[in-house]
Amino acid sequence: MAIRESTEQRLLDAADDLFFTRGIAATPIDAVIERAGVSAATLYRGFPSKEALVAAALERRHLEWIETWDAAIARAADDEERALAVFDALDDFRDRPIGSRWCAFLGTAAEYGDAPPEVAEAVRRDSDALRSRLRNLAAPLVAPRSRDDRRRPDDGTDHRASRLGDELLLLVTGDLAMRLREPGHRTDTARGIARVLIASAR
Amino acid sequence: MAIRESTEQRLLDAADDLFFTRGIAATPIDAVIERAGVSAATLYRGFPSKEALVAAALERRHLEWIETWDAAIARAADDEERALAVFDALDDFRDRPIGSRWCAFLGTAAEYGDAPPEVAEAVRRDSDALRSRLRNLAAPLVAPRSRDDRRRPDDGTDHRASRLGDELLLLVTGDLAMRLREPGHRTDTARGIARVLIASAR
DNA sequence: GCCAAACAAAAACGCTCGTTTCACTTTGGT
DNA sequence: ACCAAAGTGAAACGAGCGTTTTTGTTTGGC
Repeated sequence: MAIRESTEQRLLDAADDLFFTRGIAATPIDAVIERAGVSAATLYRGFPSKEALVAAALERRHLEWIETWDAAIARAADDEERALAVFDALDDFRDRPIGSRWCAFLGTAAEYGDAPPEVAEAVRRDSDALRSRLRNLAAPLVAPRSRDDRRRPDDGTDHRASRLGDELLLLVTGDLAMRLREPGHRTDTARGIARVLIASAR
Repeated sequence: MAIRESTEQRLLDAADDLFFTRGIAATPIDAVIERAGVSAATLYRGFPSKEALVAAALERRHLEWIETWDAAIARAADDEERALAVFDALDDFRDRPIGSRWCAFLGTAAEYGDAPPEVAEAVRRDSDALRSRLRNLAAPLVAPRSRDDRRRPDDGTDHRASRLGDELLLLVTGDLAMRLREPGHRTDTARGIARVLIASAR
């Protein structure tokens, strides 16, 4: 009742590429099967349903995205560049061989009016990770707390850091969604805005 | 071979509400028919296909959006508020009785891997209008041209205005797409960023 | 080299969808 | 009151989808 790992990878490669460039509903399971060079019986021995395959492809994509992002952060020299590294990661991720027109997670959220629980969970996990990581990256960039702020309960992150983090999240989300308006959209605009925000938050 | 206007409106109401909240592919034509209280034969006498109905609903929604936006601009007191009025319009449009989870045009672009020409045209028209209007609203907000800039060919809009306009477009797009991450997302964050950008462009 | 597990190929099932057709009824302007 | 245009209701179509089943064939560890 199992599936070989190489087969699973080929299925996930095909699913990722097809679902997130052509759309999930627009991609019949047969297209995935053909691309992966696998029979239908094998797919359904590895994944109980199409939705489960979607969820698994999202899961793997999330891990690869975090890897790409971490690598970009590691290349950065200072705190500001580390926060801006998310845009480098967006560039890197866009240029991968396995592509998608825009963000697979936003795309999936957009397709499902109400998503099946496995899929909704995968999308939510990506959003949460994005937000909390951006808030952490923003923390060293905000001016130290005033005496007033210091009296507030300390919940781990400064509210000024979480605000800057949420602003960065909106920029990242906007940059991704802009790819729907113009397919060749680059990260320059979002990166420029981020620089202004960081400068004015210091 | 025609259709009564009241019937057309009921069909467009149903199509708008269902397509753009549940998703186009997820909404069978029968659901539109039932919601509109109309028979299938009538729908297909008014619209040659489901795609044509989608395009017509987008077209009407575009006009209503421009109306809402113009009304918000008219309420504004100065140039800065006129540029920020797009966020008021986003709030107003969101609270309409006929709703959508996020932007109907981005949602449609996201659903169709490659959209049929009528639909692609409607989406592109909305994006173009958004961009050109935002650039025009940004024009009075940028500092007057330097002597260097004055020597460049005058194509109607200052490149600094079009840059600010494009930044506003990214903010609007980001605000809309953020609704996919958290359904209750409000325009405060995008509006705040816009204020910072306007201040630093002056 | 054996044998169970993994796989291929293809057909079939049941369901849903977009669209058309048909026979009939309602509407509204003159 | 009449009649063409507009609309109903239901049935039927053909196609495509996700999934299962069946019959064999290949693979890889002991």
